[in-house]
Amino acid sequence: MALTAEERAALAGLEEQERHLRRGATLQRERDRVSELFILSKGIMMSFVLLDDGSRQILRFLFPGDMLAAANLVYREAPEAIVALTDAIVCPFERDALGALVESHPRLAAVILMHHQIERVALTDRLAALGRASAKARVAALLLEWRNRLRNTDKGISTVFTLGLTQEEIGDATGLTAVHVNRMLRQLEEEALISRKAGRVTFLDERGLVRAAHYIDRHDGLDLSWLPPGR
Amino acid sequence: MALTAEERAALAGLEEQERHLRRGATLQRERDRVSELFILSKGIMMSFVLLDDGSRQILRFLFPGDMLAAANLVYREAPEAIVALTDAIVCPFERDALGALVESHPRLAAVILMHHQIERVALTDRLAALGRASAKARVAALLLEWRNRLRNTDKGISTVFTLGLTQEEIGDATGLTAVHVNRMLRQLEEEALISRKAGRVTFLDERGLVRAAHYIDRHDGLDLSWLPPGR
DNA sequence: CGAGATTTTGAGAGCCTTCAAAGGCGGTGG
DNA sequence: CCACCGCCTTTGAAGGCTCTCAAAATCTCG
Repeated sequence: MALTAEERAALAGLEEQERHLRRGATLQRERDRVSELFILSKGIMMSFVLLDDGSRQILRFLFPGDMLAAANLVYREAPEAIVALTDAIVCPFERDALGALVESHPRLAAVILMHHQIERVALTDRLAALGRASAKARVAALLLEWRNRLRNTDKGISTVFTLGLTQEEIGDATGLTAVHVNRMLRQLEEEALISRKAGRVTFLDERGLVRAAHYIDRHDGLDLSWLPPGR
Repeated sequence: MALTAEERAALAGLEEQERHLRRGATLQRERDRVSELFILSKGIMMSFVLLDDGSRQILRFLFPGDMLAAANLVYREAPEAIVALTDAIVCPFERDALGALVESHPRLAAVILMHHQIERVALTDRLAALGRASAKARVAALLLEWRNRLRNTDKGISTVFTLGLTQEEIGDATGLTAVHVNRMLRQLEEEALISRKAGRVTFLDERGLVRAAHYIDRHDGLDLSWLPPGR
């Protein structure tokens, strides 16, 4: 997407500070008092909520370039926890910095709105998957999602990638138990859709995997042409 | 929230046109070519997706004041269908109208961003419910959600309201079958949490219902103070 | 008043969970 | 460099929550 130099600079202004996080480190817990947002600059993180029976629902996996904790714009207390899955670097900024950005560069407000829409649609896809898809479809969709997101930052990735998740985490993202995730992975393997070795996943039959997952790539079919031209 | 007169006028500009819809009418189907967004001005609607096995997942119920089809900002083809649950009035506007609005009234961009965040958190709550909550909790949460949303436009509503949904629709929203929804409603009734009569629901024990639903009201705990003052 | 939609109820099946335990892998300390 | 330890993966068996199928009862609307 074409941004003006000035807009780029304004966005970069949000990334002036850096905070380094170790694998496993917590950026915020649920109900923490918060007033900062973040841009994830390096690494992979996740957001989740804990239910009162102790179970966990992973809401979203976060990759470089994602805006984290956007809900802190409106909530005094964090509605979700955010944790680093790998060593990571985040760039914190106060929420009024976003207000100032929007005032000085209104076109960026539109860009941010658009990004949030893409993310929102991805969220509704997962909602539909949890509501209506089988366990196998949900696990397959997660694998496809990860490969596609990893490919955004590493163009070299095609059918082989490292899934840095335990089966328990896969379960918490897909609404399944770790035990059943294991059986589903095995089944995908037996059907020759994927193979696994040492934490690395290989897509043997991507077409078949997409079919099994009912997967739709939401980074396709975008139409950004209506954005007013930059000055 | 305090908007300037000018900002109010600008927002009203989005609502210049009206389109009337009959109960059951379709505003857009999945994959329709689209370039308009809408503000719902009257009535109740819903958005949903159809899965390839024919099942339906209701994504969101839409009440007056909601922005509809915001995803049309970025997608050429509609990712979700939108249908009227009651007779309704929507105000269509082209997506570049939103671009123009944001350029002339940057503060409104921040307001819109904030609204989207509230909605996004509501969506993640439902995601967690579908992933991890029991059928009874999901149905109870839907009832609470509807009462609260209806109360936004009709302050007179307290513990009695009309749920204008079939049990099949409740099922499609909660990821259950109509048959099981029926049993869960009955169970809530037997536990004296609600009563039902002629399509009207009464909350007999709201505290107990909130507990059963693990419900969190996301319109609480908002902090909008950081918004730059209007000029 | 009749037809279709919706709600209700029962019985049986299946997907996924729970519980349990063994095997594998990496990491740490001696 | 090896042994040990904890975490993760894998596998089996049994149970339960929710689904499917089916049919009757009730409701709504023309």
